[in-house]
Amino acid sequence: MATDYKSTLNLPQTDFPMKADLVTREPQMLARWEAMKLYETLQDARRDAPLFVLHDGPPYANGNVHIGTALNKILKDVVVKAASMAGHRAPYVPGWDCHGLPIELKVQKELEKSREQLTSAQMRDRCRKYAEHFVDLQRKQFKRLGVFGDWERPYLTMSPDYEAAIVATFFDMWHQGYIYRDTKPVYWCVTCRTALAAATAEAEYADHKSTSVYVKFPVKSKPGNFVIIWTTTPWTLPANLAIAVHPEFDYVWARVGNETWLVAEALLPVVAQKAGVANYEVISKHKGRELEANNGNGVVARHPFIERDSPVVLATYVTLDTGTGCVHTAPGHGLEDHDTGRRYGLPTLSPVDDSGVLTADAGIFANQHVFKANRPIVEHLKQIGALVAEEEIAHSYPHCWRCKNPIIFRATEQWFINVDHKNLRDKALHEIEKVQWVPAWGFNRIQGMIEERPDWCISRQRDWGVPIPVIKCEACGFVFEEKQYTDQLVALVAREGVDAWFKRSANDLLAGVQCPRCKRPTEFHKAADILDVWFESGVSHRAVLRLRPELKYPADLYLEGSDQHRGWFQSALWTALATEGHAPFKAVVTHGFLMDLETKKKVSKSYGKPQDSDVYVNRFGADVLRLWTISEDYRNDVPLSEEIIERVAGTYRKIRNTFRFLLGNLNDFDPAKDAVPPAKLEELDRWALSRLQGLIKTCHEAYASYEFHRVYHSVNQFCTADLSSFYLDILKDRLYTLGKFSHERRSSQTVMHTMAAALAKLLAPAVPFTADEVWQCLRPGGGREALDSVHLALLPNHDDHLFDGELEARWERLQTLRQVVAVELEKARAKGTIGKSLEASVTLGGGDAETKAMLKYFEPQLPALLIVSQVAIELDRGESFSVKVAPALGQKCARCWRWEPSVGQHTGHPAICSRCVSVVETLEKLN
RNA sequence: GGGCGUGUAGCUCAGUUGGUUAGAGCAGCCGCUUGAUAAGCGGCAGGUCACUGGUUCGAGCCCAGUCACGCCCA
Repeated sequence: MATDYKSTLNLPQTDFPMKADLVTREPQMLARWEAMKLYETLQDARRDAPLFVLHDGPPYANGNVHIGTALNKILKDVVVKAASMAGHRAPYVPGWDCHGLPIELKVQKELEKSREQLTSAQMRDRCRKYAEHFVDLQRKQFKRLGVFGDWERPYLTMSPDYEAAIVATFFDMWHQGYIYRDTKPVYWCVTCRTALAAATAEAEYADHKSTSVYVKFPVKSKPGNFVIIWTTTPWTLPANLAIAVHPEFDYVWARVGNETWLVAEALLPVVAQKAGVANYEVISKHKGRELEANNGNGVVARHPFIERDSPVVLATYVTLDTGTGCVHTAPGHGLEDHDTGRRYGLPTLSPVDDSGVLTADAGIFANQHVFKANRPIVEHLKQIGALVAEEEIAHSYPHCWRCKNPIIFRATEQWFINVDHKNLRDKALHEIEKVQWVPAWGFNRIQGMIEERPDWCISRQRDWGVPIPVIKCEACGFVFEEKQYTDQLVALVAREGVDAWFKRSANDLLAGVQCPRCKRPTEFHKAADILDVWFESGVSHRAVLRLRPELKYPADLYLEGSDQHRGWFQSALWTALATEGHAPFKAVVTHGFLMDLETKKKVSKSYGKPQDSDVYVNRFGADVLRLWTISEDYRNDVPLSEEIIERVAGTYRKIRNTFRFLLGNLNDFDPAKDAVPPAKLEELDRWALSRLQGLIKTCHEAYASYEFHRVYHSVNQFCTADLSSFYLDILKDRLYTLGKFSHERRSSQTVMHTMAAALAKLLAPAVPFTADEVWQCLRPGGGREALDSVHLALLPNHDDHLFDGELEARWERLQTLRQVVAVELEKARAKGTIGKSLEASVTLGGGDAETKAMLKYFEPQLPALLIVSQVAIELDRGESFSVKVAPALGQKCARCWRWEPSVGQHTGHPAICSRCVSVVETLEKLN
C-alpha cells in the first residue's frame, strides 16, 4: 500500500473523448438537436428579444453544395448564431433559386437522351421536379454543416407565393413607368437562342481567334477618296450604318498610290504597313470633329457593298490602341454603337435571326450563318477592291457561360428596366451611402457599378421561369396594364403559381374580361418571354422579408461573395428602390473566393481539388471545416489546401484537449456548492480570470465586426499560451496532489469551470457541435445555466471587476522570468544535469530594482510557478541578473514527484514528502 | 483594356497616427516527460515585409510605377 500513492491523487477523469470522431459524432448531435427542436426552441426563447435578420441569398438548386457555397453558408450561420447569443432573436430562413437556364438545359439534355417530346408545361414540370430534388439534397448538406434555420419552411423562388411577389413587383414597376420594351443589342447566344444578361455572369470571356479586316469605305461623290475602318467582326459589316471618329483626335487624308485615305494620324504608319504600302504622303490634317457628316464640310461615306450611306459620326470611346481610329459602327451589334446610332437618329439594323443566320437585309449574304459568313464577306471585299488588309488576331471574346460557344451582339425586342426613370440611379447612389459595407471598399465598388450600368434587360426567351405577365388584345392591340387586370393576374399566380400562365390560354387567364377598347369577343395574346432570374431573386425582399411574419424589412444584413455587388445586391437594390423607396439591407458583408493555394489560382475542377462540401465534411467533420472558415480573413480571397485544413485540424485538437483537461479536472466539482467567491481566489486564478475577460472582450468585438478570424486566433492563443503552457501546466501540481477539498484546488476549479463554460459559449457560433458536446459534459448547475444546449445560452460578458491590469502586468514580468529560466533549464537538460524541470533547483540572483522587487513578491510561489523543486533567491548579487540551475535537493517524492529534503523523514510514509504525508493522512482518517 | 481589391516567415494571422534588433500560434528541427498520453512541456531555427523607384532624419506602413492573383466589366 505504501507504493500505491497514485490512487491518492486527484487525476483528471472525464467521458469527454480525446478523439473527436466528428464524422460519426456530429450526426448524433444533429439528431439530438432535431429531437429537441432546437431552432424552434431558440426562436421561442428569444421571442421578445430585439430582432436581427440576416437575409439569405438563394443558392441555385443544382448539384451538390460546393465548398465555396459551404463557406458562404457557414459565415452566415456564424453571424446568426453569434447574433442569437448576443441576445437577439435571429431567425434564419434559407432559400433557393429554382428557375433558370441551367436546370432547363440539364432537363433538356435528359430529354434528348430519352428522346421524349414534351409540351412546355410538361417541360416545366420536369424542371420543377429537378429543382425539388436538389433543394432536398442541398438542404441535407447544409444541415450537416450545423447551420441552424427554418429548414422545413425555406423560401423557393418557384413557390406560388414567391412567384406572385415577382409578378406583383413587375406590375408595380410597370405601372410606375420603369419598364419599357425596346430594340436593343443584347448578348445573344445563337446556340441557346437566347439573350444573355450582360450584367451577370452569363457571358464569359475567353481567348478567341478572329479575322480582322481593314476596309475601304468610298467617300460619297469624291471618287478615289476612302475612309479606312477596322473590324474584328466582318459579319457585322452588312449592318454598318456609320463610321465613328473621336472629336479630339487628329485625322489625316493621305495619298496612297492614286487614292486618298482617311485614318487617324497616329495610326497611319501602322495601317500603311498592314496594307503593304511603302510610300504615302499626308495631304491634310483635321480634328475628328471637323469630319462629322452633318457638319458643313463633313464626310459621308458609302457602304462598300450595299447601296447605303455611312456617315462619319463622333464618339469618345474611339481609341488609338488598334485599328484606324475610324470605327465601324453597327447600332444593331454593339451597345456603344447603339448609343451613337441613337444620338444620330440611325435605325437599329440587325439582320440576324435567332439562330444566327443573316436575313434578307444582309443582301447577298442572306441565309449564311454569322460565324461562317466572315470568309465570304472578306472574299467579296477583296473582289470589289475594298479590302486593305486582313489578319488573324487572338483576343478576348465573350462566350456563352452555358454552352461555351462564342456569342454575338444582336438587336432584339426585349424588356428593360430604365434605371434612370424617376432619378432611380441617383436615388441608388444616395441610398448606398447609408448602407454599411463590409469591407468598406464594397461601397466604391458598387458605386462605380451603379454609375456605369446600362438599363437592365429583364427578358429571356425560355420556358423555365416566371413569365413577363403581359397580355394584349389580338384584335386591337390593347394592353391590359390597368391595376384591375394585373391584380387579377397576381391573385391567380398566388393561387396556382405561374404554371397557370403556361397551362391556360390568355383569355382564360383574364377570365370574364372583355377587351375594353374593341369590346369584341376576341383572342387575347400573352407575352412569350420570361423574366431574368436575377429579377426573381432580387425581389426576395418582397417575397420573403415582407411576407414572413417572423422577418422584417429591411434586413439587417445581406452576406454574399463580392461578385454580388453586380448581381443580387443590385437586383435587390433596384427593385426595392422602385417599389419600397429604400434599400432592402442595412449592411452588406462580402467575402472573397476560394483559391487553390498550390496554383495560386481559383479553385476549379481542372486542378483536381475536390469541389463538394461533403468531401471535406466526411473527411474532417463539419466543425473542422467551420473552424477553417473562421480562421481565414474571408474579406480577401480564401486559400484552400490540404495543409491549411490539416493545420486547422491541429488547432481543433488543441482546443478540444484543453476542454478535455478542464472537464477532467472538474469531475468532482459542483459550482453551486464548491465555488470560491472571486475575492477569495488565489492570485494565479485571478490572473487567469482576468485574462479570460480580455478574451471575452476581443471575441465580442470580433463577432460584432464580423472579423471571425480574430476569434479563432485569440482563442487559439489563449488556449496555447495562457492556458496550456502556463496556467494549466502550473495548476497540475495543486489539482492532482493537494487535498480534494483544499482551498487552492477549489479556487482553481472555480476558475476552470468558468473558463470551460465561457470558452464553450464563445466558440459555439464557430464549432456548434463541439461546443454543445462540451456543454453536455460540463453540466453547468442551476439557474439559467441549466440549459439543454449551449446555443440557448448568451455569450459571456466582459466583467470589469474581474479584469485587473496591474495584476496582469505583474504576471507578465513573471512570465518573462519564466522564459529566462526555461533557457537555463534547457541548457542543464542538454548537459544531462536534469531531465524534467522538477529535478532542478534554481538560484536566482541580482537584477535591477524592479526585478528584485518582483522576485521578492513571488518568492514563496516561485517553485510552483517555475515548476521546479527549489528556488533560492540571492538579492545581493548586484545589478546583473543571473540564473543558476543545479540538481534538486533531497529526494523525489513518490507521490507528487517534487524533490524534497523531507522525503524519508516520516516513518509511516518514508517515500513521500511532508506535504503529501498530511494529505495522505487526512485521506486515511476519512476511510 | 477599364473599375474594385489583395500580396508580411512553409501555413494562418498581428503589426497602433511612418520611429529602436518586424511579432504570435501551427508546421520544421533538437530535447524532456509518460499523472491531458494518437496527449503535455521546453529550446532552436525560419522574413531583402511581391518588385522598382520616390518622399522623409527615418517606410512593412505614405506616393508613383511594375509584376502576380481574384472579383466585376469590356
